[in-house]
Amino acid sequence: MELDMRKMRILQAIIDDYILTAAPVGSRTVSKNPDISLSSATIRNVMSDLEEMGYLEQPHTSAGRIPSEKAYRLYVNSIMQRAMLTPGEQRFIQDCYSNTLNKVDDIVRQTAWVLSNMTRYTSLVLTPQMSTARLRHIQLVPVTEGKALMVIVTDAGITRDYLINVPKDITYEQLEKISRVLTGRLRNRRLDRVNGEEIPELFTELEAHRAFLDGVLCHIGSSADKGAKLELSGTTNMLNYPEYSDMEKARTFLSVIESKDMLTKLLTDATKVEFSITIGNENASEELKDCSIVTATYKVGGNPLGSLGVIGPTRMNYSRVLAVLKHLGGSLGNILTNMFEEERQ
Amino acid sequence: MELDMRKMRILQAIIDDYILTAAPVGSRTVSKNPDISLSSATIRNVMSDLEEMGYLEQPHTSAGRIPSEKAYRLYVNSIMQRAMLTPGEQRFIQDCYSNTLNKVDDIVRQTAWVLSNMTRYTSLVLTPQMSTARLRHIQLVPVTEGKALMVIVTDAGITRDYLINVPKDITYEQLEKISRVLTGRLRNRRLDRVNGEEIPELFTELEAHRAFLDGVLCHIGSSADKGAKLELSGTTNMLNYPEYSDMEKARTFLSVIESKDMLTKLLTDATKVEFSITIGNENASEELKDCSIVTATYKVGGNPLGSLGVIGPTRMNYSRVLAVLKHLGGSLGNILTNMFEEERQ
DNA sequence: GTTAGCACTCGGTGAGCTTGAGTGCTAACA
DNA sequence: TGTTAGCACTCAAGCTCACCGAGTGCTAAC
Repeated sequence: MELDMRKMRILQAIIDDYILTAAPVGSRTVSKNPDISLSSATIRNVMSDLEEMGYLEQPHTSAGRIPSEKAYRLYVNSIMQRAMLTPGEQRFIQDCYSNTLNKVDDIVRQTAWVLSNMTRYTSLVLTPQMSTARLRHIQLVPVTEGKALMVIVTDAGITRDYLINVPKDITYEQLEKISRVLTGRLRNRRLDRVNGEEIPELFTELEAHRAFLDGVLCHIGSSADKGAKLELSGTTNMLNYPEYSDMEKARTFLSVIESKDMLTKLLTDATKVEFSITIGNENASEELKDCSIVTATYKVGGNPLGSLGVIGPTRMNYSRVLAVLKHLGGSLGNILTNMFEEERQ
Repeated sequence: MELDMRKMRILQAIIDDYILTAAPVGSRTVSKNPDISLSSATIRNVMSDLEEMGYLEQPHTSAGRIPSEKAYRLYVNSIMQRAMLTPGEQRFIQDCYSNTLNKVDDIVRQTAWVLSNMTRYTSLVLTPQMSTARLRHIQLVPVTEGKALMVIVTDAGITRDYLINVPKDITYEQLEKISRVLTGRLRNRRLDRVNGEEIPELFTELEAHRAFLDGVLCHIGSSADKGAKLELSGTTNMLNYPEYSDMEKARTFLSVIESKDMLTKLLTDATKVEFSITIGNENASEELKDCSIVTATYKVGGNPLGSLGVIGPTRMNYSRVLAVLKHLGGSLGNILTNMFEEERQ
């Protein structure tokens, strides 16, 4: 059987309606659609065909039909019409980035808030990735006897800090000297390429402190991958959708959300492609099998350094979500880029 | 009417049972309790009295009775028997603090996890307070042209950092000098007592940088109160209790949890008293009116610097929660104290 | 003061009924 | 051959109603 234009149009009408109402769509409803001037009987024949082809499903005989995951896939690939944000919405996004935000983490948090607010789904925003970032500065700050805070600054202006052990008798001046040497030797090196072996000069220069330097270098190296933090917002938005009025479903969803691990990994992987849409069972994990996840990357200084996305029911307003993600990803990237661009010129 | 010993015993039996089952308790159920050898008819008379006195409520005529908030208040004040943790549980807590945790924030996060796990409620742990802490070290780290990271270290070993604006042409050496002077002049000063007026030497010594020093000092001062972060765990635990099987209730609860503001304030206030129990309508906020909150403080080096607590249904196992809080608060305090005690000696 | 007995109350459950949205099929029409 | 009207059929949802049982209050006897 062939999927001709007419079938497509009808399928689109069904999906559009279902996304809006969450209720199975019947033939009469579709026949009332002004874009489609066919009687309900004809629609029924087409719907029967679409069901046979696997695009529609029937919860039970006397109910309307709902789109299958295959239908959503077709929808996002070929049928869906790309939505645009209204000028008002675009201004709203602008206004949300006030000037009082000057820390990367704050900007990311604000982005998550805007995203969940504009989509009414749960939003996920990953902080810029560290692994491909280059070191700009390392500073050891004394904390207590035997402990120091190692502050790492990357070329994208991202900072991270780690508490490390240092010899008890080390002085502030020594820490300062070590900071200088480390910064001098490791500057512009990629974070994930930091390890002791390659930098013999470092050890000759800091022979006296060799004992704990290994630990320091190791920390820097490992900060590369554990650096990306996930910011969530609108976790309770999901409870407003009828899909989650079943307590068991709501619980599963919130559990996935609560332990951020899986989502962090998902978003990290998503940094590789500009946009990604994962529908229901396309998700690797069982718990997400009736969710869809849409992600986009944002670029800092031209490089995709992080991603943002939303997670919601498979019956998601993909069109709008993509529009919001595109715009917001752009804004986030611009702000982060501007924040540090003088440096890059 | 008098609340004699017998009434108390019966009330205790009812509350204990209700905490366990969440189902209204009938006279027959109580009469089967081995501690109470009275017929159900007698129990009924007593229950009728207790209801008249406001300790019991009846959802409807033909149901058993449930404890009122007044009853819970009496229960926690006078009736309840303090539970103890089993040696196994105490060991479990020990084991949870492995040595790989060395940052204050990580330890706090782990504490929240243990707390929600052992109580099955939602746990709240506040990071140590900054306001009464004294400054030990300030370090400005260059980030990009025009931006620097200000790292603050307190005497309790707590660190915080803030991105600040600096003149574009400032050098690393100058930042280092400023860090030294600031540390020298502000050392041992309470964080909430930092402001420019009082320290004229600071300005004479750093005359050249006066322009942006105001901003720096202001940041330090304000870090005093916004320093305390709230760590949550087990937010979805609540969904397991029949009290929250009503979607509307669950949503309200999760909304309160999601915007941490209110809870942060509650826990901050709770730092003033060693233990606090707030039952239902005793809570200031409408949204928490069918929750109970139990908190305890933890001490670092003898000073109560933070608090931890759980939030759950008014039908809470207060006895166990208090036992866990007491033990865990002690452990947390000890670990934080040990972490920095060498310094204090 | 305590207990047994009894009538009464009321939420919960499940059977039986109606309603209405929706389908599939068939026959007629353009 | 595609489209449509008509009709019988299906099935979830909602509604009523009777029944069950846990629990109460009251009274009279111990």
